[in-house]
Parts: sequence; structure tokens; C-alpha cells
Amino acid sequence: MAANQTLYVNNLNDKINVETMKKSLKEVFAAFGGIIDIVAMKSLKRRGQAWIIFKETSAATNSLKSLQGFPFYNKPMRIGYSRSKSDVVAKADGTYVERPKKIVKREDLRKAKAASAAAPAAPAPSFAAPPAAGPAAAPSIVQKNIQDRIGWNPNQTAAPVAAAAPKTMGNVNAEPNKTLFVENLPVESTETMMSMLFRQYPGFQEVRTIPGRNVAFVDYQNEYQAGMAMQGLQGFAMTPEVKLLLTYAKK
DNA sequence: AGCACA
Repeated sequence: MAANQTLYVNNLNDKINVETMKKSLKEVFAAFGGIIDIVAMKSLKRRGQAWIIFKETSAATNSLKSLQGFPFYNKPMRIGYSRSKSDVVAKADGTYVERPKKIVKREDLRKAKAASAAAPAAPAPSFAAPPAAGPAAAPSIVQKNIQDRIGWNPNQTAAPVAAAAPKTMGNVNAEPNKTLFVENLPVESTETMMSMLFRQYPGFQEVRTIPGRNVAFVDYQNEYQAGMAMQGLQGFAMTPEVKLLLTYAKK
């Protein structure tokens, strides 16, 4: 695949509103260089994909390498170079030619209808019973899980994705906030471990654990970055039984 | 799975 200043990203979570998705993508990819635009659409043929248009091909290459397989809204991103030059880029270098409007064929309409009818309804929020209580987790499990997570090899194709987020929010406060409220911390987790885990996400400031309580607060520079960390680590399995529960802190 | 440009 030839290098291109535009990246093609797929396997994106299409349950996420496209505008939110574009903002979140910008948060992560902008760390690698200037972004001209992000194109993402929600139609049947185009959902779950996005084009990240960088100012520089080098930035595209760096982000491709380091974000390949990055767990994003619970799905590992698959990233490649775009097959063609983006219109904005072609317009800038004077090579843009008007593309003929495509005709939507009757057959395509039929297919689209069939596909949406076959699409399963969104799963109900899971209140699944916790896994059978096995032997008490050794203290090292939490550490190991975190190390596995932060030592995540960017070149692997199948990234270890956090367990599906339990949508059983104890805290109904959905108001975005640059501070995250973390629940379900196993007793053996330490502030150092927590910061290792949360530091992977851009904008990380600090973790504040609350003595005697299995909760913590994690600060980011802004609420988008906090949102990124929340999506990335939601349901993270600290032990096979204990999964992190993340919400925005109350303002 | 699907490479667009509203």
C-alpha cells in the first residue's frame, strides 16, 4: 500500500454518532501532526470507516504505525493508507477534477433495505451475572493485566481489547467532564498502577485515589481526552472478575 | 465488509 497523507481507518464502532467519532478521532490522531480534515459518514456503505487527512505524509505514517489496532470505543482500529488522494489535497495542488455524480441503482436500494432489516437490534445493556467466583486473584494479576495493557505492542494486528464495557453505570451523570470517576478498583491496585494505565491516553494529568475506598479520580486536560480514556479503558479487566467502571466525575 | 469527498 503506497504511503498517502490520508489514512483509511475501518472497523470503527458504528454505534457512535459520526460527529462524536470525528471529534474523538481528531483527539487521538492530532497527536501525530496537523490534520486537514476527517471524513466519516453514516450511510450503510460508509459507516464504520473514516479518512484522516494529514498535512504531512510522515504524520500519517507515524500514526498508522503507532495506532494500528488501537482499542477505540471497544474495537481495534484497522488503519491503512487511503487508496486515492483526498479532494481537499487535490484541490490544493491543482490536480482536482470534478467527479461524475454517481447514480444510485435500484438494485443497491434493495440491498440496503435487506441489510438494514437483517441488522440485529442493539443488545440490551448487559446485567449479566458476574463470573463464578474463582480462587481469589493473586495480587500480581492486576499488575500483569496493566502491564499487558500498557506494553501493548503497536505492531500486532489483534490488539488486546478491554472486555466489552458493562453499560451498567451506577452513575447516571453523563455530563462530559475532564475528570473521570473510576469505580471497582481491586484492593491490590495502587496509584502507580492506575497512572500507568491512564497515562497512555493523551492529556493525562493525575490519578487521585481515595484512601479506604475502591474509587479514584483521573484528571485530563480536557473533557474530550477524558472521554477517549473512558472509552478506551471502560470495562478494563483488572482481574478476570473485576472490571473498571468509568464515568465522568460530577462537576 | 465496506476506499469518500453533501
